[in-house]
Amino acid sequence: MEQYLQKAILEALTKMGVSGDQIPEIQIETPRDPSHGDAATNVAMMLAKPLRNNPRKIAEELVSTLKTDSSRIEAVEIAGPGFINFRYSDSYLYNELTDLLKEGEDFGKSSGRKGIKALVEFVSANPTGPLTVGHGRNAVLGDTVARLLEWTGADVHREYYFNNAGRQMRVLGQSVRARYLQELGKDAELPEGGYEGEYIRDIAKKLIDEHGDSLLNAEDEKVFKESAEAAIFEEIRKTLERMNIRMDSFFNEHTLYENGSIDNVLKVFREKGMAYDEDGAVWFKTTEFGKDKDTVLVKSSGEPTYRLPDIAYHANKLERGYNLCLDVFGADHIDTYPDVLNGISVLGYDKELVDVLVYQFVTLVKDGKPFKMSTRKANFVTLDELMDEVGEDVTRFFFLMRSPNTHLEFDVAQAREAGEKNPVFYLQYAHARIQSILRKVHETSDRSGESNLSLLTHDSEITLIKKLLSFPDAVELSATHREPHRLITYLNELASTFTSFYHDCRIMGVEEDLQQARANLAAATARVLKNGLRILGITAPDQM
RNA sequence: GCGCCCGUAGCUCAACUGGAUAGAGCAACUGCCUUCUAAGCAGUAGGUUUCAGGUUCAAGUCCUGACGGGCGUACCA
Repeated sequence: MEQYLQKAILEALTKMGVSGDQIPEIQIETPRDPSHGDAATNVAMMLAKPLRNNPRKIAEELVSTLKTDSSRIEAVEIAGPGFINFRYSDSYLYNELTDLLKEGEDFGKSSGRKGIKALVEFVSANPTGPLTVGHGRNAVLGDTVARLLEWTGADVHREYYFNNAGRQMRVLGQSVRARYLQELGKDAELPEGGYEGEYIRDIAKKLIDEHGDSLLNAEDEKVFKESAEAAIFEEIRKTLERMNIRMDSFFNEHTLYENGSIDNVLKVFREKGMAYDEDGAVWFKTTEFGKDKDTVLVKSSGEPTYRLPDIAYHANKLERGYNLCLDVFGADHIDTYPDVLNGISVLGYDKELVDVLVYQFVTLVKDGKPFKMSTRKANFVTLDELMDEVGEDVTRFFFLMRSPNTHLEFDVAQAREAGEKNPVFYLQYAHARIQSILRKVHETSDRSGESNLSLLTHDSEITLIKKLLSFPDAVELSATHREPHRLITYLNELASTFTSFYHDCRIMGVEEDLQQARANLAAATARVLKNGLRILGITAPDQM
């Protein structure tokens, strides 16, 4: 429809003798106030200046030369300072609704991103402990944006990047060893900055079950580290699974050392004069890109900083043929992003192919006051604990309902009591309610499928149809901005529009043809709710 | 100090990236269950969009400055 209108307007403008370079981009938008029509354009106002004419005058001329098909557009009006409003004809709505019902579980899918091979990298928490509420936002955002990209035609790969070689992991192994020794009655203390969580003790106990005290004389923390990593990753995988998230691959940073990618980055950087040695360290000339200081790539100890593998990793992704690399990370990592982009462009890759979704922090509110979480200090709420309290659907919904760009206040107490009056239930309830009605309709009537949709003439019915038809737009908008909360806003509006219809128009007990038409309208609503919830990774129960 | 993000109803947040009268949900108040799920609906109240300038037909949205908050600003990840 949008394209149809753009084309019609363009033709009319040309006919009016407006030259091509004067014609602005023709914007079609949905007015906030439905009484203004179903679509509107502001071209007349945009043209006011170049044509040196009153916008309303331009609008009048445009409307009189504009040609539209009456089976699609019923009325064209001029309003306000020079808006041109279009009202869809009912026959157009009925045709579209018929298509919606036909498309069923595919309604809302589009092919705009066909040809895009996307790699979405998210979670990427090192295996030092269970996933916490802090990781939850990352995980759910990443997965949902991946789903949005899939729905709009992209081919999506989900990847979890981790590093099991750093200092963190060494301390983890030492912590497990300390607990192992303690469990066997030996004198041992956690290392400086060791992990204090109870799960460390569990891993140590498991080691005793499997190996008895045979590890007492283990040379280093290696065996402890490895078993801790395996155990923790197993837990992480289960947690993700529970949240409806399945990774396609786990990428170990170590690979980049083994296959020479790291060395290659340094080599190319040196060749291009973008890296140099000083004070025993290797530096990246980030000042060339406008930063205050150059950045260390390899410490004087010989150990790389995390920026070096980050650059190599992104080059690796592009090397694998992805033409969209989407990173999901918290605002605290924002500063590394330019370094990575500059790094890969030094290597000759197109940095436009890398995109980033930054989300603001989750402020955990416990006992009415915010508190800092720390995996190391065992001062955290795990995602599993959260899901035990409020359920998987509520957990996903909660992380998605706010713009990624704003701080998310997570009140644990409130989440606990969320139960009945949680916003996610509003959507699920609407769906369940429709299913219940449809079950009853089927019991009392043999008729199914075909119906005369043109019997749907009540204001509430027309409003609902229009809302349903804008679902693909909501998906697309959500996908382009990488902002799932836009879809949630849409679904809330849809559910609300439906309940108004539900109160205004009875489905059962009216004349049979009308009953059938309304049943189909309700079925279409259930369909859209279900499709939307599927994108969010939330269930759409048939009963509640 | 410098960089990034934010500041909207009592609270938590929207506002289709510059459009028409700034909207929802909680919380408060008033109605509505002998008929399809009241986990609901209809309504009332609540605002100088932190402040001051600027840009233009039009600013919550863009630019400048101030104030307030968050996060960075490591040879930590």
